[in-house]
Amino acid sequence: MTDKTPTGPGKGDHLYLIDGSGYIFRAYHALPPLTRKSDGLPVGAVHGFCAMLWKLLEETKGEDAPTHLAVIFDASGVSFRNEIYPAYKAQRPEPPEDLVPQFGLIRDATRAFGLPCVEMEGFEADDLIATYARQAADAGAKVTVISSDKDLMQLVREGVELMDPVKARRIGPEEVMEKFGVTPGKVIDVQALAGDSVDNVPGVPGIGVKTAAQLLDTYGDLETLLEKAEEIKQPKRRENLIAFADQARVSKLLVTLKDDVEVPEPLSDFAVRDPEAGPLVGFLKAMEFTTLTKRIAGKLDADAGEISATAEFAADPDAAVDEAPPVEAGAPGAAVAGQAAPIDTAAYQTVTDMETLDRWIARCFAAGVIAVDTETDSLDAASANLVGVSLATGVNQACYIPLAHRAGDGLDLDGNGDAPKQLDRAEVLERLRPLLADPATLKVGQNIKYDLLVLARHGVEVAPYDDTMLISYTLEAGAHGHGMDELSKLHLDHAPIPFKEIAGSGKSAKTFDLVPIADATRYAAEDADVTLRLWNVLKPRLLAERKVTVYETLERPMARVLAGMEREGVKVDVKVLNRLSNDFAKEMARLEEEIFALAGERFTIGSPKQLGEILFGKMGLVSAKKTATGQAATGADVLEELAAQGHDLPARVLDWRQVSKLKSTYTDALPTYINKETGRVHTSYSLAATTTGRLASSEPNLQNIPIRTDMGREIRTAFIAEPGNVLISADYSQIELRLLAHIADIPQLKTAFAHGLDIHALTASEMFGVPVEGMDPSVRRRAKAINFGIIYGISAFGLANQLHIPQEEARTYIARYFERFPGIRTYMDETKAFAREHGYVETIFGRRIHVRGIDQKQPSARAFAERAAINAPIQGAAADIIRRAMIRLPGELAAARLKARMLLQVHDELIFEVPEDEADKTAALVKRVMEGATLPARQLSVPLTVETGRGPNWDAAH
DNA sequence: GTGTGGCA
DNA sequence: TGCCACAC
Repeated sequence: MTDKTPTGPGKGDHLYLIDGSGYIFRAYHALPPLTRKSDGLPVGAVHGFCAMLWKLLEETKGEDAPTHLAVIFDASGVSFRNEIYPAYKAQRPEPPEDLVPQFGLIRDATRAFGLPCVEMEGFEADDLIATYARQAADAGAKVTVISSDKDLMQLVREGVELMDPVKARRIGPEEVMEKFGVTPGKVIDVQALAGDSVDNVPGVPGIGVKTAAQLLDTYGDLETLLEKAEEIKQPKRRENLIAFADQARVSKLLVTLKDDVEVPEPLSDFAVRDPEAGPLVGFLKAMEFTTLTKRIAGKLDADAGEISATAEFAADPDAAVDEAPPVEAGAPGAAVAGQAAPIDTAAYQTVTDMETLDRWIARCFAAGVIAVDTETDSLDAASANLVGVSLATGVNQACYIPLAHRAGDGLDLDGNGDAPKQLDRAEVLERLRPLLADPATLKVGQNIKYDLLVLARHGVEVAPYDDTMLISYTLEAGAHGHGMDELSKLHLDHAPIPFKEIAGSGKSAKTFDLVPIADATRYAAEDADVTLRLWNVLKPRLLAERKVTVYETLERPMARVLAGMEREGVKVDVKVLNRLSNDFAKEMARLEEEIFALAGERFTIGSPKQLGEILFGKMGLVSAKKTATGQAATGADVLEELAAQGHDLPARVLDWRQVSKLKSTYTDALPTYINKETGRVHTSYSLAATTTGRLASSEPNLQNIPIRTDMGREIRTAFIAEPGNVLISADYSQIELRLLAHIADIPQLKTAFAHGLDIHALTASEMFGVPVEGMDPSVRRRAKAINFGIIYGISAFGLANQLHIPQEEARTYIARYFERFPGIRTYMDETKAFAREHGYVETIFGRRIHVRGIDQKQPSARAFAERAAINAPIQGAAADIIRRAMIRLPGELAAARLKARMLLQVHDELIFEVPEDEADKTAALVKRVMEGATLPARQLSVPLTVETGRGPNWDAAH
């Protein structure tokens, strides 16, 4: 290998063009998986690529030795072909998880070899390869295209060959003939007819490669064939060729590679030079390719021991799996500040011109993994306007693109009196669109559901994505919160700029669009920078701690599913709410007068303090207990007790409280959440708020709409469907008890569920020795309360309160329960012991829930933690199951061509809005999917049953 | 057992 | 911030 004068390749030269993007997929599937030892980073394709490059440069001799070489990549998921046919390559699946980081690494490898990396927005790698191949072949040089992509076979001609990089097999005209049955010149026509389901090239129905070759053999070329289609004997084939002639022509446009692209770099730049030992060996060392490092260092006359691994690519030593044990959740040593440079907000860039934007977009494509954060003018994603976007590509490499900052309130945003200079939002989003949709670029967000929702409202999709909040939740639910500030302090030992500092707080707080752009850049770019740093710390731990499946099947897909549900929202009938609000107000006024009459004075009923003074001071009633603050308790249980003794005032107060609650929390508050644009209520689901895996709904909370009392249940009638539609609900019946029966392995309960028996009656029968037939309802009610208590980890205290019985009696019930179902006690003891030993428990799907305080000395505090530990695997498994159903449902509904939209989740229940004529079919499908949601991950030893209901208000059967 | 929210 | 009340 010698340095040559950098001229374009001519006679006697040999140009190698490597299809970098294609190589990754090919190598991923053909080569055994390989992960970096110290942190589990998948590097199989990178290793194959480096070995292949080295072999090409070093071991290929004679006329096959490359004189020129370049690696060509796909710039993004979108090309000029999408303008011809929008569905082109539209249904490609996302690349596998462990492949994504390798896209960026292969570009890094190419640069480490000192070789050119070429890509161009709007064109596929194949088009660039076609252009360079034609230029070189026209100049008389030999060309080898390293790819096994059949689409490139059309390039084969005199002097142009393909080579399969994995099999090292050369593909010339003969091999093309073997594959397509025609000479390379007619490959395009075959593809135009046969189509390609993977790339979504339509072709002509009923015609495959074999038939296409045969037809072209007879008619010569596509145009002639289409013109003479009438002559074809087979009726179906003839009709299709006539009917789909234009589709065949469009297909031909799609498969024809463009060989006259105005390429970004001239061929003369591709002249091969000796690689520099420093960067190359440094990169190989960082990848931990020991054998390859030795071999290459030896050939380059470099001492591998002298060159250190390139820090940028090296594994984070603190994330190592074989040297250090996994970091304890929340432990002080969990901070991983060591490796990366400290946060430098001065390094961030504000993007206000297109050239800079394009440079950042190119950097993002090259990086393979980027962090994205959107800034908006409100916290409510359903109505927030996009104010800016920040991107990060590496440590301290971050930018902010302001899009809708305003010079409000006469503020001088830039300090120079001008209105803030910024790019046009729509234009920027169009530029970002290919990047955000690029299957080879992983977009990392912190709580990315928010960004998905905001961007979706601007018509921009994001895929593939990762979410640092959800990774943290997967690893350490229950150990701590998962907000960015908390994670940053914990893992990066860095406190990000507080929002308050740039936007102010309280009354003078500004929305983000009024924040000066310099401040906005510091804040927003830091968020992206921190997010990417967190990803670097947290993502490898998923692999090391064997939580990749939990993250990928239970957490990550939920962000998109919930973004969709939140965007849909649910319609509420304001008239109904207003009417109820009036009714409740009248009822409250009536009760107030009654209460004041009974008390002999007017006071604030809602004040526990004033109420206490009236009840226990003025009226001289005896207070059963005190609150934590020493105040006499006026809780429902106390008032109920007093009411039962025949006192009217506490009974009326209880009534008042109920109505007051319904009015303030529901009928008055709900209308204020109606979105002006959609006319619907868009709740927000939190994926990382609970310890167990349940969701939490807020603003408004639609998971606690009343149902138990008649007055409360009326509120549900305000939730309605659009005309011609109905709401249907589907809820898991007794899911937690079924899971308890499975997990604790209770034969009687399992049999009862298998036979569809009344589980509470059976429990009562077992415990009290009475037959199920003709059972006293109060006996069944007691058993039901005990069953619930068991799920919650039961205490005699809790059960006694629930059933209004002495603790002693409750204690004997529990003892009897354990006697009849000994598996329960075993489950509880084993779960407590497991939690004490590990600090966490797990669901049958592998979700990990950390239990804090299990080793506290104080018995009551410890017992509380123990009950949480006992409940978590049950509640958590139920949460896992409904998540699995929710993730599958949108696809299943679409596949069945049903228009149903999933609107709400209430822990064990899903609510859909459905066209009236599809209600039955939808209910059946939803039931099937929900009941089957445990498989294939788990086979339960109890059946799951789902009950569906229909109507303006959802079901009351819990 | 797990949550959110209104009110004083 | 604590208390209370709504849901599963």
